[in-house]
Amino acid sequence: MRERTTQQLVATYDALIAACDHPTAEQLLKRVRRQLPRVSLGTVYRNLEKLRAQGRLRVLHLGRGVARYDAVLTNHDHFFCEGCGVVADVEGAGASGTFARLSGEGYVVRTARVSLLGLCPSCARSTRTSSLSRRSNRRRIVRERRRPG
Amino acid sequence: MRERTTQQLVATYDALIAACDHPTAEQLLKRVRRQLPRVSLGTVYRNLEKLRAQGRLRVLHLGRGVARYDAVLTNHDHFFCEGCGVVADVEGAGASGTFARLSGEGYVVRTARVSLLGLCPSCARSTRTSSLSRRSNRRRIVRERRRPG
DNA sequence: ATAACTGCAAAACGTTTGCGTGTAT
DNA sequence: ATACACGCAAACGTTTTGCAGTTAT
Repeated sequence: MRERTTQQLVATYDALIAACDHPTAEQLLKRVRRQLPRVSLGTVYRNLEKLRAQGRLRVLHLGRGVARYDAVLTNHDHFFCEGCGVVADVEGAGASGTFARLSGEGYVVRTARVSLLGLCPSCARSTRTSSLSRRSNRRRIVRERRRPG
Repeated sequence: MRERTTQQLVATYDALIAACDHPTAEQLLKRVRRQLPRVSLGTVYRNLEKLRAQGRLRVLHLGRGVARYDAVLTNHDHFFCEGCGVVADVEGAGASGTFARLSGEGYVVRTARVSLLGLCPSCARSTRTSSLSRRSNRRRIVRERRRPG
């Protein structure tokens, strides 16, 4: 066997699909518990990670806060309100004119942040030859080297 | 009195200015301790927050990892290597052509993320009338509302 | 003199994980 | 039948905080 379709997995994914507020893991827990009252937070995290690995959701790390989850996979960016934590979808945030448009709609954009993630030349090189691409392995390496001397 | 220039604050800022690797708080602790061996991690965090409030540094939250600190305030973006954790400066990441340029330099860009942060219309409205703009207040409100029912 | 700051240690926070039990296949 | 997933609770890593003592003004 490999990869079961459990009630908890289905309920978590359904809750995320139904959500329009980019919920946190704990918000999802509350919603899943309406159907399955005994679900634990650990299970929600495990299933969210499973869905992420399957490419069925995106994890949003916006600022220092909690992770937010999004099952809408079409290309879009996000606006995070530092006041109340609301997350709004934004189309084409990289394009010029977005700032003006949001301002016209009442938003106050304090920072527009572009974060590029991937592999630096050195790591890209070793990926080709070694086991760096295996996920568990990669994570270990991140842990080891993330904070050198 | 208000806002003292302590050895710990100066040493922390100096260490960050001297750094070219976008260090974490713990990396900064190690470097500050070369001069002041008894400095604690709590003090480093407190002083980093003080410097941030003064606008003398930027905090980088790149993915799920630790916060990285940057005293270079000129407009630039960052590339975060998911392999080794290296952070590289990138000029004009929002502009077209950046992706191709980085690829030519050996980088593998897996995700380009634009995060907009600020205030949503509702919070922007209440800022004008209430005490939301007072920092301690704002943080409390974020805590309260970040994860609604 | 005194308010701001420190070191220390404990708490807080979001997230992960070990273990024994349960369940989908 | 059995491997996968669960609930629970403890552990984890990063950051914050309470407190009693110290230091810059």
